[in-house]
Amino acid sequence: MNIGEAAERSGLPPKTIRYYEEIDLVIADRRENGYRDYSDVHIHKLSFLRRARGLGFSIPECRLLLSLYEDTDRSSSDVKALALSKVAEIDQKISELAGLRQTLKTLSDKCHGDDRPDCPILDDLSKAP
Amino acid sequence: MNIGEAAERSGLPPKTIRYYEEIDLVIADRRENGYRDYSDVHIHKLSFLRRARGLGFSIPECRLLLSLYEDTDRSSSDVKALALSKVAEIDQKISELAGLRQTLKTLSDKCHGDDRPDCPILDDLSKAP
DNA sequence: CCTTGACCTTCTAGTGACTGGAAGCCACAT
DNA sequence: ATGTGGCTTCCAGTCACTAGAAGGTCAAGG
Repeated sequence: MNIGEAAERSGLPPKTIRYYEEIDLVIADRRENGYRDYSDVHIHKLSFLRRARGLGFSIPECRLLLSLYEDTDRSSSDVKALALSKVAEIDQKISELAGLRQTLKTLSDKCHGDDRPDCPILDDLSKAP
Repeated sequence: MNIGEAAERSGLPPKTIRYYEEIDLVIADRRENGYRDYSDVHIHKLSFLRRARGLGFSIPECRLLLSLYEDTDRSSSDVKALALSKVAEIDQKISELAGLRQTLKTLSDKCHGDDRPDCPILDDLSKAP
């Protein structure tokens, strides 16, 4: 499929997809006319990148995460350890998000009309590491 | 307190803190000698920014989130709606992270030694929106 | 067959969010 | 008083896009 459809299916703009190719993240096949050609596997990777990037993982980190799927020697304990360390990282992110959510929820539920700077929510704000 | 201690306490590098001042996100007081001077409230905001940025919120979004705390007219339904929409956004992020976590966990638990491209994990990869 | 318009290509340049380095002021210890 | 370290501003560079220009490709309609 062409880049347009790939963009639509992965949720990434075409420009970004070309950029990801430029930096060797996801390299499309080429047709005879020079057009990029995407398969379902490409779409999987691109969707994955969109998700991971949106969640605050850097490009090098994404490259690493992607390599977990590309590495054919998956039983390697290095790869496994890497995956597990990423799992821990994600758990951390989830708990930070949960804290942020709690803060915001409390704000919208309870804190209406009073004025700031000694609002209890602000105290809560810097609790997470 | 000086920027150095503020950096240590908030977990942000001094450069970033100065940058946040430059773009009017968090403006420190100044001492007579020209040094920036930070209070606990500043630290709260900076820590909050560190967390929110690390979780993939853009600067404009952070500005918005911060404004929720600065807005003295909190009962305003606009502000409340905004907070709730952010809560929904965070729920979304959390569920994406949970999916990513699941993918990685499964990978490290079950998928060792076989070779790619029809690994069931890859199929799972693009499930989330 | 020709044109129109949507979609593709590459290239250069600009933006957002930092980040590093230079040059110089300030504060405190030896 | 002189180093040492932290502070200041400013300018330049990087990363991850993103917009725009100039041009090639292709399916549909006249």
